[in-house]
Amino acid sequence: MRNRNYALADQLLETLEEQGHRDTEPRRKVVAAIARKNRHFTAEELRGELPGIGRATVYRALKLLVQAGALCRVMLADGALHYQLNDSAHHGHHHHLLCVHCGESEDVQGCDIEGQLHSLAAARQFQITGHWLEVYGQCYSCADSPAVPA
Amino acid sequence: MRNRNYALADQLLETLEEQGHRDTEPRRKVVAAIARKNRHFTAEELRGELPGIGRATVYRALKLLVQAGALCRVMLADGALHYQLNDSAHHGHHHHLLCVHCGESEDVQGCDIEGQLHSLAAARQFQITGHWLEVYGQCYSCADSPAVPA
DNA sequence: CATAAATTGATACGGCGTATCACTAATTAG
DNA sequence: CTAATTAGTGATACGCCGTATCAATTTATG
Repeated sequence: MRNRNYALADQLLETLEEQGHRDTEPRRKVVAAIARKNRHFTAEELRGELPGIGRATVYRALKLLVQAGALCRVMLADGALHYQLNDSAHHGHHHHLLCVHCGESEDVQGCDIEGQLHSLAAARQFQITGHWLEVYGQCYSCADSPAVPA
Repeated sequence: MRNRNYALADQLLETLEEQGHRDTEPRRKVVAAIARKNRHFTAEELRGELPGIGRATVYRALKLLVQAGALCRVMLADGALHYQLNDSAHHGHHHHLLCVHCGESEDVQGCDIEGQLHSLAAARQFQITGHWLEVYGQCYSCADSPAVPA
């Protein structure tokens, strides 16, 4: 696990370097903290775990990682913006099933939502350029827990 | 048109009264301004059209109208929160095709997105409690205009 | 090592929504 | 109609969140 985290942190740094960004001490700490995450998190939450690192630095790193495709931004049911490590197998466009109970996130890929949107749009002569989809609910492990309104 | 707007404003007020809220002078001005809108708008934009009315009052009215189902909150591609008058025929759950060029919004109802999500979720034993979907693009009238990234 | 370029972080700012609270307007009871 | 009650108002201030600025620092390069 520790190994996985180190490897993941290195991979994130490498991603940044591939984009032409430097390997700096503060950035290492930020990506290390991100690599430790096993669920989605907010920028402020992350910052709280990085005392001594400037707020702007944390936000900048998040932005770069989102641009690089290593992080996803996810919108929670209450409107809060969270970040989510991108499964390396799903770097392309995908959606999430977000468990409102435990924060688990399952990637959704290959379902035909896009296809359906496009045929709908074609029928109305509407040219889709993008979309945003979040799905909230309870994952298998949390199914017995009391429901939380989405 | 003026008539339509007046009628719409009255209808909005009536909706509020049905929910047990009072018919006050500031509220009349707020709903009148909303009724004049023919596209989605932000809270601050609305406030700008209502000098002399307190900020809190505008925000409170918006919240009440959303709760009453007369307004929808829509998330734009850039993350900005806008409000959108609800077509009276589509008071139930629906989505929007938002034109990023002219701001036109078409309601989407009766397509099988929900069904698809549910079968997907069933396959993964994920219990959906809610979802959020926005679709961005260009409407028919704006199809010739230069594309805007979503 | 010297130089150029990117990064950092303190600070301040700005947008946006909400809590507070004294005051006012609308409703209800008598 | 008036008094009492209740809801609503709006000025102010606060809080969260993200970003612009900019001097100081660090990193990469010749």
